[in-house]
Amino acid sequence: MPKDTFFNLPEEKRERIIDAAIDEFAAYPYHQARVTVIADQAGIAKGSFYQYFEDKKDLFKYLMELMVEKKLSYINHDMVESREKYGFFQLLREVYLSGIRFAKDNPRLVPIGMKMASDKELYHEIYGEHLDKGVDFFKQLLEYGKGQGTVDPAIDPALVAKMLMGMSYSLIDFIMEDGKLDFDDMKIIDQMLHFVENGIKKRV
Amino acid sequence: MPKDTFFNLPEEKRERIIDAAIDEFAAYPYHQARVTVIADQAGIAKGSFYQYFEDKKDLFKYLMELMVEKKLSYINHDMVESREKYGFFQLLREVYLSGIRFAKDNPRLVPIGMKMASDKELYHEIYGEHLDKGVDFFKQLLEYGKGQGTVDPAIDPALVAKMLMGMSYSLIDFIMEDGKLDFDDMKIIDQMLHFVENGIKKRV
Amino acid sequence: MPKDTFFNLPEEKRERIIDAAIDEFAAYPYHQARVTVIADQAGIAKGSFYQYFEDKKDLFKYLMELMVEKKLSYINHDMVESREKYGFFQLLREVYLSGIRFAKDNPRLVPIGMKMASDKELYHEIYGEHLDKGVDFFKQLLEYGKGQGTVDPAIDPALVAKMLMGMSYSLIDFIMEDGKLDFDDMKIIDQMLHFVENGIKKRV
Amino acid sequence: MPKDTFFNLPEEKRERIIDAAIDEFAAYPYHQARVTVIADQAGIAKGSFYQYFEDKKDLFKYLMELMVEKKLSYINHDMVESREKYGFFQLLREVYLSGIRFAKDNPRLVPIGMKMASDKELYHEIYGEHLDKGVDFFKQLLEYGKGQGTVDPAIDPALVAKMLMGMSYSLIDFIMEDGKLDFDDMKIIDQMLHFVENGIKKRV
DNA sequence: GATGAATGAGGTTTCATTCAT
DNA sequence: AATGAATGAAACCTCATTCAT
Repeated sequence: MPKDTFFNLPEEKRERIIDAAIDEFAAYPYHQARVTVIADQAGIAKGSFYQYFEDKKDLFKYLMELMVEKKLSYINHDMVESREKYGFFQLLREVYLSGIRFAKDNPRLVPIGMKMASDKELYHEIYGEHLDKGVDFFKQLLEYGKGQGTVDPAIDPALVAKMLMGMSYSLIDFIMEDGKLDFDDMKIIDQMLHFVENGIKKRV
Repeated sequence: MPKDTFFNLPEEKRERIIDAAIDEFAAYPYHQARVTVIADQAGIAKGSFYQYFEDKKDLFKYLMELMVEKKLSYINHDMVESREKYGFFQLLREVYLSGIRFAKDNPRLVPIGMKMASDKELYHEIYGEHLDKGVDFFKQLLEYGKGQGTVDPAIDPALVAKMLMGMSYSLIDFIMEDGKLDFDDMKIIDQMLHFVENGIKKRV
Repeated sequence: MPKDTFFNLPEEKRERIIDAAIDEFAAYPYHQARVTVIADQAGIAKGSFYQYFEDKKDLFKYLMELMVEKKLSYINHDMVESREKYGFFQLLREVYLSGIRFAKDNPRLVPIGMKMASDKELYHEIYGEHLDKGVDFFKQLLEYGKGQGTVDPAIDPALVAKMLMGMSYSLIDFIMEDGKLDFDDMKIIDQMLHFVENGIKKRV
Repeated sequence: MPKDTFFNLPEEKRERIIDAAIDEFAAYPYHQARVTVIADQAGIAKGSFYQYFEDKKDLFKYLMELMVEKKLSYINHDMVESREKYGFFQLLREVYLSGIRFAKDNPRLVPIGMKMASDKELYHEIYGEHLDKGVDFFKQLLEYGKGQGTVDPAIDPALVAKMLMGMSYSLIDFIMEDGKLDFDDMKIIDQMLHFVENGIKKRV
């Protein structure tokens, strides 16, 4: 958690810092990212940095929090909370869609999340022994779908959750590629869901 | 490319070096991995390291090459070369299966590949502007499947290839998790293919 | 010397500051002691600190003064002022006893004095080229004893004064050790004086 | 413990480093002493320092060891080992004398020892919970003197040992003062012993 | 007078790479 | 070819002190 001094800062400055941090952490893996560069880019003294944050990790954790918070804000909470009104695939579609919307609005956050997801060492350093929350979420959703009767009861939720998670990253990666940003989301999502829902085999 | 001196080394020594390198790069992200540790663990002088390799990146690139080579060796070449004899899903199954076999036989290589895949900075540093070879492979396979008439012609091969790739990583990750190593591969593969082939929707 | 602002402070606040300072300087050697901690612990702003004191050294000097003043207050002034009424060893006993009383009443001040005494660099930084006042005091006392005829005229006052000073520190250290605080002072003092007395008293 | 690289160094260089270290640690308390200065003064790169020593503390510990070793070498070992041939006061005299000889030959080491002795924090950091070895030595010597019948059985060895230790420091301090270095040691020692002897010897 | 943010010099330590033997 | 010492840039972090309100 950043120190109070950070939160007492004028918003404009706080944003400059967060902005600089995002740029640096997006460009380099955690251990390569340099506090000096962040401070310089934010236009603050190196010493000031340490009046705002405990240390580099403190800032990074905070960034993660911001990211999670922001990401959650993209989810249609009405849907999540009263999910019994929706079918499993509707929910899944919403989840993926919110992911895309988030990624499009916050393209610089995406690489940070990606790096985080693949650096287990770091992940544990930051979140302790927590499981991967994302996978967990999908697992629960699948169990729910099974209960609902829309998901094949024979599938292994652990495995499929992992797949859904992996696909989610792939999806984001796909739309992030240059020139694809203005693609029609609906088309992509629908292709993907079609893929998930029915498989890709040509039916006769 | 390692220098000639490296290839003139007695095989035993060469292996010790590669082994040490794998251990280090498996344990730490590229920039965290230390040349010193590799040299120490391989039982060679730090100076010698630079007589064998241009620099750290040179070794890493070589490791990647070895890995790709080894990974390819797991693929049933007969199948690939005369693919016209097989259906698309048979081929896909073989690809995934070879991935699993490779991962099980070379568990220490897996994390290196994972890290590599998610560090684009590094990827480009190493491979220049090359596309992702893995995704490319799946794309071609899909095109082939389309031509063969087994794959829905409406799908976007770029997107689906990305999905298949992501799922491949997820799959490896799944079987690498503790306690899952002695799982029956066939079961997993089949679940996954079932997923891909038919989707996960419960059919009535 | 602290600035006027310091002395204009309400006593309660002044005490809080001094208290915090004592804690910090007792716990860490001068250069390790942190202004920040003192300010925090005293509940004042860091900026305020510099409105009260020129700098860290200024506070420390002042602390030393307070300490000396307090220490002197433990000496039986009647004895010192009309010392002709007392024998040398009575006076010495009183000096040591006052030292013990002071130490027991102000245990947190003791380590500060100790540190100070052994850090010549610091001592000179603070007191300039002044001699050690304590040693000086003992020297004068010894001269007096000689004049009085109770102290062996053959001894070198400079040397013995140094010894007496050293023993004084050792004595304090001894009674400060855990569990010794409630020891019977008289016994210790008497043992010690017995030791000193036999050592330097004039024999007939 | 310094690393092997340090011991593999040519003696001349090793000495330059130790010399520089002694100078720095003699001039400043441990936490004020700067690795940079030591490296500069020794004419080595800062990086090299860390090839020789684990860190600053490592060097300091080593210095302490050297000091103890050197100090011990000044003691007449014949006397210590067959102490039954000597009287307590003869032994004590020898101990003090060796202390003086050591101090005179190694004046730069003296302040280091002094600082160490008075910085308990540091002492524990380096020696763990060990008691003060010096005081302990005197205590044993006193017990021995009691057994021998030369030391007053009524004295408290713990207290007197502390005194003897304190006096030892005072003594060294005394002869170290400018202009006193060429003083006649014997005279000082004898004065001091006379002082001690009359203080604690067993009376008949 | 009080506040607390801002500063930046300086400290320790790491590590890829070069150099001398 | 092999060694391992030497190097120095660069990283993180601390803290006394100044500054602006």
